[in-house]
Amino acid sequence: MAVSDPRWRRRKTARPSEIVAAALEVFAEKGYAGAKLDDIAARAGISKGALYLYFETKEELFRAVVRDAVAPNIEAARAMAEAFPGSFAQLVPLLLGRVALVAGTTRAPAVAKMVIGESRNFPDLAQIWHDTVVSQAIGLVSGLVARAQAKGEVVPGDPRLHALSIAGPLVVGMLWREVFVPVGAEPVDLGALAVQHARTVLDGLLARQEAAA
Amino acid sequence: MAVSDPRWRRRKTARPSEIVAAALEVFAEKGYAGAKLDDIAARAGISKGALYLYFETKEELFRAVVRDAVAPNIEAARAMAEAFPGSFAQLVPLLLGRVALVAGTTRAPAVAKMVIGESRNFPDLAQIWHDTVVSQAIGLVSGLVARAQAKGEVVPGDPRLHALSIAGPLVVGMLWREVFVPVGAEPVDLGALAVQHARTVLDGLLARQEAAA
Amino acid sequence: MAVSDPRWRRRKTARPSEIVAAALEVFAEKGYAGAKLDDIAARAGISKGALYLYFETKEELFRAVVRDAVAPNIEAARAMAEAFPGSFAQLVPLLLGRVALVAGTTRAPAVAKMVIGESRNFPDLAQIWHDTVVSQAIGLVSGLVARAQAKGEVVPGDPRLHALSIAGPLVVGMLWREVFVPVGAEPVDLGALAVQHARTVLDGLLARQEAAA
Amino acid sequence: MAVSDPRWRRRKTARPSEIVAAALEVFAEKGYAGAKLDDIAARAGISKGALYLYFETKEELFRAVVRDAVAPNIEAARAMAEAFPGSFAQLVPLLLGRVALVAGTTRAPAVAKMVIGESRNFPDLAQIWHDTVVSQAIGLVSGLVARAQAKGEVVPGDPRLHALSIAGPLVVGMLWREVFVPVGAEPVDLGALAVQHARTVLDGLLARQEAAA
DNA sequence: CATGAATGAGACTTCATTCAT
DNA sequence: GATGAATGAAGTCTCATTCAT
Repeated sequence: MAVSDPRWRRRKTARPSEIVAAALEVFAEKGYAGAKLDDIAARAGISKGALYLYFETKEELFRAVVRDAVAPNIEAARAMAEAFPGSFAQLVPLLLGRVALVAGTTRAPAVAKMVIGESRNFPDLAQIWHDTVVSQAIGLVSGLVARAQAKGEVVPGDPRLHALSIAGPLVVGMLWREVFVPVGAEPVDLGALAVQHARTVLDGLLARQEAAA
Repeated sequence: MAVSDPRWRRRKTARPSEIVAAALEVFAEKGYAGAKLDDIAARAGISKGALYLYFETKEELFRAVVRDAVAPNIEAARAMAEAFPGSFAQLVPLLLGRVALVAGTTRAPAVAKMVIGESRNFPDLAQIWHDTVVSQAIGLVSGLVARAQAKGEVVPGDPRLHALSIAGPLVVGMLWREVFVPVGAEPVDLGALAVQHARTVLDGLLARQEAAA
Repeated sequence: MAVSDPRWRRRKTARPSEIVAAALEVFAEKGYAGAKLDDIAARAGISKGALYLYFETKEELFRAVVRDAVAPNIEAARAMAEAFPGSFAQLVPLLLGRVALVAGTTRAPAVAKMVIGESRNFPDLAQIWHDTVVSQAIGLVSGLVARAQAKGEVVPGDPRLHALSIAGPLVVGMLWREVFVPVGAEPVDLGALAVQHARTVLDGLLARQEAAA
Repeated sequence: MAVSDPRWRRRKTARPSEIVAAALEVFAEKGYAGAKLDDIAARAGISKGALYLYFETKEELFRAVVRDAVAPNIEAARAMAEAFPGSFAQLVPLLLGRVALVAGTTRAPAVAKMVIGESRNFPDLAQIWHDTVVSQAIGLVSGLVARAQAKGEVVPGDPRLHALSIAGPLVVGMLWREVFVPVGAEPVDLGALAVQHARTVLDGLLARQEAAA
């Protein structure tokens, strides 16, 4: 019962996350229906039956995969945005850069693709993503926009649509990577996109102080 | 494309547009795997067996659905863009408006969702969409951008990334409609988005002649 | 579409009862859990999948088997008893003889065995049997007893318990056949049992008019 | 049967009566196939693996359950009957009363139900029950009948069928309790049934000395 | 052309049994 | 002795596809 047993005692604790990781791979590759539990089990290095020690059904496993991909980065982004001392014009490139980074280093885009594809079959997952990811992100950005508008930093207009103007291109870039690059499309440099689009959209959004000059 | 095939052809060309329409509904609603041929047949008002008079397999039917949604609008847009006499600044709002219109009145967004979700299972469909829809669209816009840059109308920068800056927000708006509105999210007014984003992105993209004034 | 097509047009109508008959055999032989749908399908001469054209689940098929065994004979017995012009003493041997006959020529005892064995897993089937078979039968007999008691034909006592005295031995004889004869037990002649028990129990039940003589 | 096995035996003999008790509960409730070893282990307060220290297989455990329910009461009844000094007419009510008592206070009826339901899957258990319970009981009673017939106490007739006349109603009462009362049927008072049926059947069986009077 | 009953491969899921700890 | 995580065979059920009518 020694906790520090070097050899795992049937690594009960590590398993679920290993399984979720394996499942993410297979789901991302084959879609929900196309993913066979055999494949997932094999990739996780366990038997098919063992999956059921940790997840009641395939659906439950899918939900776990999607949910586990949700939590981390959003809150971090919000904290960063909220704590940021500089101006709107300084914050936007930072945020977009961070998104590009996350999109390039995590499987979040793959999960997004799955959520899009299975949104009708798993409406609650679409809801979860809406509530905890997309809506949060849009809300965060449109809140920043509204505040900047109040200070005269940003031109008038529906803040939510402005938020789409800001974030949309990167989202499309992510999906491009996930969907078209695997079939031979020219890759998109998300970092460069973040930089260039930040410049462009800010030029369009910022109130022209120089016009007064 | 030969119209004058001597023998009256029954497969894929003549009758089955209602089948494709019915299939589109079901595929969009349930995804590829979730769509039952029974449902499709029922919605098309024919027997399940009759489907096989027109389409060899479910896969073939799916391909037909995706392909049929591709052809029309892209070429129209290209023709319109090519024939347009005015400036880049005048063309962009027109194009975005047209995209918003098409997105609002056709099932193209639903098909896009399907392509995204099934891209790994049907790489050739992703390819087709890439080649005939997305790549064409991006190519069209980035070509316009490059030409405008050559004329000094548009600021420097990678034209392809500029094209994403221009088109991305509307794509995201489309997907939003398809994915999140059905689960209760606030709808997006694509028309308003087109107008506002066109103004914003053009402000960011256009070279500032007025600054020189 | 000719209705009188000599060769069945995929004998849609005959199938269900054939399947139920096959299923009865297998269920009676193996019990509910032990019966494999493959076996049932094979014995019915169809494929496993075809079962599902007629019965939604294995459970549904089991219910059909049990239900189909219920309907016929009870009502016939009741009608016969109700229409019988003679005395209680004449009716009882007739009824017991009929029960012995039915038990010897139908699969009712097998179904009874199944209902007993699966009563906890399928309480509603036990209920159905109670309501439509056992309770009816007991009610029928105890009603006759009560009427005969009112006429002074039968000695006092709880009519329901008297009904058990009358019917119990034959039920046990049926179960004996079903359970113990297959493992080598001495068979029971149900006809002889009916005759002898009728005489015995009537001697015990009938009020002794002759004693007064 | 050698009691003096030198090596201390752990299997089946020593410890596991609580296991058998727990298993009896679960088997009676769910049937053989429906009973999960997990449930049995849980109810016995041990781990699933520990079951295998005492019973080689589920089947073995089931056999143990059935066998353990067999031994006790039969031999007691036989001894009682054999030692009984009084007449047949005095013995029958005593025996039936005892059966009613045992049926009301032990799980024997539940085991009987299991044996009936699983007789085809476990013919040897049916055999065991036949040999050690039912056949013994019937043999005991029919022996008493035959002896009483020889003494002129009892009317002629097949002693085995007479035995069914005597014992059948109580058996049916037991099964009624097990099968139909749980689904809401009117309970049967086994004690009252024993008393009333004893009177009835004896009146039918006893030779009428008084008729001669 | 059209129907729809039939097929059968294959998926998810369960659970008795094993075995490293 | 005891545990409980792991296994894998087997069963129910689904559904794309076929084919007799």
